[in-house]
Amino acid sequence: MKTPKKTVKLSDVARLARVSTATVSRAISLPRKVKPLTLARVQEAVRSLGYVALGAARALASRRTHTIGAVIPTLDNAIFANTTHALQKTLDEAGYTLLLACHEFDAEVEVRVTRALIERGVDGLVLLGTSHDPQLYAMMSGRQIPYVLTWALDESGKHPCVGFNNRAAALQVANHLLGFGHREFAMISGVTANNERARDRLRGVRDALAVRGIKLKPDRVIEKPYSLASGREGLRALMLSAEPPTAVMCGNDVLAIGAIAECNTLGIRVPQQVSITGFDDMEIASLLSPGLTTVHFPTAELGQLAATHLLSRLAGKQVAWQHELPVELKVRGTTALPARTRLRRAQR
Amino acid sequence: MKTPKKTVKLSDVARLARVSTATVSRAISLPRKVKPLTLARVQEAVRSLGYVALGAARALASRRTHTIGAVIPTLDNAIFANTTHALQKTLDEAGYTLLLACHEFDAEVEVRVTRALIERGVDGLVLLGTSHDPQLYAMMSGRQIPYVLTWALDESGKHPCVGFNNRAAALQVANHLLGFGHREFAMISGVTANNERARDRLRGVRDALAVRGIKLKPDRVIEKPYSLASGREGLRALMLSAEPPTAVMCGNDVLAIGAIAECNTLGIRVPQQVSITGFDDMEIASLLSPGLTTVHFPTAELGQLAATHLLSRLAGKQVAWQHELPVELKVRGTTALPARTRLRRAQR
DNA sequence: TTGTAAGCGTTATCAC
DNA sequence: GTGATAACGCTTACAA
Repeated sequence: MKTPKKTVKLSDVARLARVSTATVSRAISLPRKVKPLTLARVQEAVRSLGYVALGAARALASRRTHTIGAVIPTLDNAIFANTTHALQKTLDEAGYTLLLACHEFDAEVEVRVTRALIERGVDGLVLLGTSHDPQLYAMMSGRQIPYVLTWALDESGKHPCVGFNNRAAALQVANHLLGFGHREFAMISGVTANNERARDRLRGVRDALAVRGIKLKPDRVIEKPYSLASGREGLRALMLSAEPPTAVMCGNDVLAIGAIAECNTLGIRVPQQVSITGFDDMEIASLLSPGLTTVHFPTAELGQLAATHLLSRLAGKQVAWQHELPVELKVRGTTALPARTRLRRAQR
Repeated sequence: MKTPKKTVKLSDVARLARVSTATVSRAISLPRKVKPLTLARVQEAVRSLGYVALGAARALASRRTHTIGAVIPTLDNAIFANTTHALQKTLDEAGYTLLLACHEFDAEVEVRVTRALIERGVDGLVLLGTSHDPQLYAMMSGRQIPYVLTWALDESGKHPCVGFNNRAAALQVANHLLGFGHREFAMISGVTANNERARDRLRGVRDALAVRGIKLKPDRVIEKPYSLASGREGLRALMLSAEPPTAVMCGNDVLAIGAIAECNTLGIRVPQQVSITGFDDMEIASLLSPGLTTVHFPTAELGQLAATHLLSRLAGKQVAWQHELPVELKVRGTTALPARTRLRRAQR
């Protein structure tokens, strides 16, 4: 058949079902508002014509797209992919679709892609982190778009958020290591610019050490993008320096794995010669480095909660403005003080 | 200010710039079609009013949403997250936005979410794999939506696709192992229902062995969902059986890592007692299992190519209907025959 | 319960 | 180059 068939529209269904377009519209979106008999007629017409509503027209008339936008740093990091997956799943179950954008840790890109999402007409937005260009907030409030910040907690109290206390998580790790007698610390941190998660983790470490009168010397803090290579390079620089640390804390699991891999390459034994710890803790990473102590973040729950938060607000319900999810320190194996250090201390 | 300010629209800009709405529209989408002077006036008006176009109205009038939908199994698997990331990035650079949906390896869900994407008005669709419900194709052709299948190659030749030859990849691994003298094979496969990637990998293994007159016995093929736990369970069942294999091929890298982890648990040495190989090969997995031989799939290139394929067609350009991306066997360490087997053979 | 009809904010086809 | 103005397909008061 070489029928030029134009796309079937609402009025076609209406004609076939012998009702008005209004009735068809109701039959589709508010089925309980039409008499069962006519409902059946409409549904039959829809089916036989293979009618599919045109989102654009629907959105224009109803001012709703049933679409939620998410702006995340990257999908290359499994941790964000995880959260995004849970987000998508929860939205789907509620009849919403996810519009996704990544900014690769670039603030300008973030503004641009967020604008694009807003132009596409998202009903709500999920942003990752709390540090954002003021323009972002201006755009969202200009269009009255509900949003929720995730992964971190907004200390200003101005923005709705559901996230983790990254600083507290860092305190936990540092205190754990302090408890084992470590005094020589180093940190391989993620890039802290525009990234309060990385900043808070570094801050938490500093604060915990400060209580014991310990300072993180500048050359003991290495700041690099999240990648295996960064972890390797960071560790190499630290351990080949004049005074290598006994404990290296890594900004996330990828950096930690990289650091461990480099230890293997250099012949440095973990944890006998140096303790490596990290954050974020994806199953695969911790499984493969059985001795790695990390802080586990419930990322799937985060995605789900972010979704329900927005959906609730869109439905006009009240929701908690700020929501903190608990994290968990996972101690695997030992993070004992290296032998050489124990020896040195005993000699004093 | 408690201005009730309604959203600024095109006509507001037109009034301020003292031109018609038509001119504003042109100034925005075809700047070169308007006189520089008026263009400047319009742009100034847009800026001062903070005007942002309404996607729904634009889409309704132009029949274009500048949106591409992607339907993938899951983001929990890093391999798909990777492809999706590249896809999103390439689309973004071309001014398109990604609408994302996951089906969790469930064919019914796939139909449902794809329909949702089509209703939202995607300009094109990226599907993963070649096995899909006929309804899917009907829906897409009904709306005349261009689409591209990815990851696998469509043998029927009916559908545009850009993907890998999974069967050939499996042939490579199997032949590699055969070359080392292995004869006792097993496979821990992903679920093959609605998944031609998993099927093709299994088929490739079977075909390679058949050439040497070797059959994969039913109890040597274990089919499980992709997960670390599956890899563990699969390996345990195989190695604790009466006749353990000398080579276990895993359907993807996650299964392979799980299998290796279980070997560690059971005290089985790799590759001295059993060779583990896999597919998909994410950097982190192979780094952590340095001896793991796998087939590497260029997944980021795949995402990028899928995007450009679609974008080209939307721009009316000709493109290759079927596009195969080369994969690469990554041999790390050795996959030698286990000592006990070498011994047994020598004794004959 | 159903029908009528007025928008929703852009784009595109014409004239000018 | 620019300006009227008619679509675009659906939702939603308001009426009946």
